[in-house]
This record gives sequence, structure tokens and C-alpha cells, in this order.
Amino acid sequence: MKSDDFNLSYFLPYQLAILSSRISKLLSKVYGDRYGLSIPEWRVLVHVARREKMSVREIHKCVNFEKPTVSRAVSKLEDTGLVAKTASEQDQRLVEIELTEAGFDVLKGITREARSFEENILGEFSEADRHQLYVLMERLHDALDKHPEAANRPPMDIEARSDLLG
Amino acid sequence: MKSDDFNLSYFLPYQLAILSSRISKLLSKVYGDRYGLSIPEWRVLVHVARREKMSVREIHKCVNFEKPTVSRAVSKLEDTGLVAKTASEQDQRLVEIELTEAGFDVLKGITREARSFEENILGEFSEADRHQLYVLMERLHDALDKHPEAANRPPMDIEARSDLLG
DNA sequence: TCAATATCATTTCTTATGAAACGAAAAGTC
DNA sequence: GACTTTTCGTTTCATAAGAAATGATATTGA
Repeated sequence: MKSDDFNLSYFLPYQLAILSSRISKLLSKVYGDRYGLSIPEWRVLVHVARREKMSVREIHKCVNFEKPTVSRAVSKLEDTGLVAKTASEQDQRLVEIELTEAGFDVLKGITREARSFEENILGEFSEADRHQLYVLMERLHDALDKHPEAANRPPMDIEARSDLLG
Repeated sequence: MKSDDFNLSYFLPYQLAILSSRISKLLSKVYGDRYGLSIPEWRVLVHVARREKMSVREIHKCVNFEKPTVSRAVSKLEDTGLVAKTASEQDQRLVEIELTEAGFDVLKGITREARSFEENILGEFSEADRHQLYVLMERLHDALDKHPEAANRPPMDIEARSDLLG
């Protein structure tokens, strides 16, 4: 049996998955091979860096990973000395997580490499191209937001790069 | 410690991962909840449908999953009667996989729903918008192709939708 | 005030994935 | 024509992720 009905090559969900997977795998060579971090660890690290202190719950909402994944990532980062965990004074259930100096140093290194990685990929893209790309992705998110069954979109960070969104 | 150095909100690999994950999860409600298929199973099904017969190896190269994953997906699809496996006459190592009538029927249903899903997401996108989106994704793939360490890009299907690529 | 409920982080438990190992079959080499 | 090497598909094996359960603390309400 054979059918020409349907072609994955132009099916958006498939193309996005392939593209994202190729980029993620390549990027993971930066923080994985060189710094020994997993994807969840690296995401947690970046998010924690942008606040003074964060709880697992807060990170979970931002980072688009499940709570156990975040919890494990945080524990591992604590083991390697990149973050510090302390029980909250006001609410003993909460764990306050913050970057250590070592974590800050590592992040600085990875940040530099991540930026250069992105620049490498987007090298041939003009500012207009980048703007276009982000606007299109934004519109896709908007379309998803209208679906009641869609997963929540992680909140944007406050300080936006207005140079990109125009 | 706190740093405003780096903002994931505008980091392309992160944004792509989030977007792709949101869309994939939503789509998986179609083929998962309603048809009981996993992502690898659904991809295998579609790829096999486009050829008379395919080996595990061939599928593996197209589908962007590892060989064991493909092998398992095929076995499961055989169990549920959607594909048939036969040892090749010419080469006893190869397994020829083809869709059964039941597989064809299921695919027809999913295809319809997948199309309507995509249309639902891209509903507000004009033809020009879609073209733009695909061109930008294409350029990102091209940039990745230049990296020696990047994973191979799965080959495009032959019959391209020229209406999109212009 | 004390029980019932809700919230937070962690810990099972199950499942899925990919790397490496494996056995079978073909191709290459002498 | 046997021996080595390569290729194919499957099967371990180890690891990672999410669902559900757990334990601890807060909050609510009678």
C-alpha cells in the first residue's frame, strides 16, 4: 500500500521538531561536553541567575520542565556547587535557590559560548530576518494560546530585547 | 547572586524548543489519545505510507529517530496490525515493511486530523506568512548543515509542495 | 483550637530513549 | 572457497523523564 496523501516534509509540527532537535543537540555539545550540564540543569542555571532567589515551583513554571525534573536538576547543581539551597524563613516548605559564585562563573562562560553559538547559526540573518522569525514564532504561540488543551506558555522575562521586537 | 547577562526569552534554541514542545504535545493528543500511537509510531506510519516498502534502515534515515526506536515502533505497529513485516528475498538481513489496509485506514483518519490541526495553528497565516516561515526554517537548516558536528538533516520527500517554496 | 484541605519538594515507579553489544547474513579479500 | 569485515535488525543495559504517591508544612474553616 502506498499513499501520496500526506507529506511530513511540509508538516509544520514535524519540521519544527526536526529543526529544534538539530539545534538542541548541537548546542548541548557546548554545555554538555564542555561543562557537564544536562539540558534541565543549564536551563535552571540561567533562570536562577536572573532572580535573586527562586523556589523549585517558580523555576518549574518558567522552565517548561516537570517539577521532579527541576528538583533533580537543582540537586545536581547543588552537588556540583553551582547553586545553594536554603529553606525559606517564612515558609518552611519552600526552598530558596540561588547561584553560588562558582555557578556565576560557569554561567558566564556558557553564556559567552551560547551567544556565539546563536550568532553562528543566525550569522547570515539580518536584523529584519531575525525580527521576522521572532514575530512568526510569537504568532504561533498566540495561536497555541487559543487552544484550551495547549500547555501553558512559560512567561517571558521582563527585560525584553526591544531591539528585536521593535 | 543575580545577573542580567543572558535572557533565555530571546535565545533561539530555547524558544524553538518551547514552541516545538508545545505543538508536539498538543498534536500528540490527536494520534496519541485518539489512536493510541506514540510519536515514533506515527512518524514511521507516515513514512512507510509514502513508499511501497521500506527497511528499518531507510526509515531510520528519514525519521530522525535512532534505529532501536524505529525497530520498536515497527514491532508495535505490527502487533496492532497497521504494518506487515516480511524478510527480503534478495537480502535476508533486510526487513520489508509496508502498510496494511488497516494501517492505511488509520493513517487516512490521522492525516485528516493532522491537516486540520495544522490549519488550526496556521489559520491566521497568509500564504506569504507560511512561505516566510518555511524559508526561514530552511535557512536555519542550511546554517546547521555547515556545522561539521551537526546531526544530519533528514532528506526531504521528493514531491515537494512547490506552492510553498515558490 | 483542631480537623480537613492545599501546597511544596522529593521520592518511588513506570516507561521511553539511545549507546553499545549481539547474532545473522552479505560483501569483500586473499 | 574459507576468513575477515561490514551491514542489518534486535536486544540488552543504563539513563532520563513524567505520573502518581509521599511526607512535611501552611492554610482554611468549623
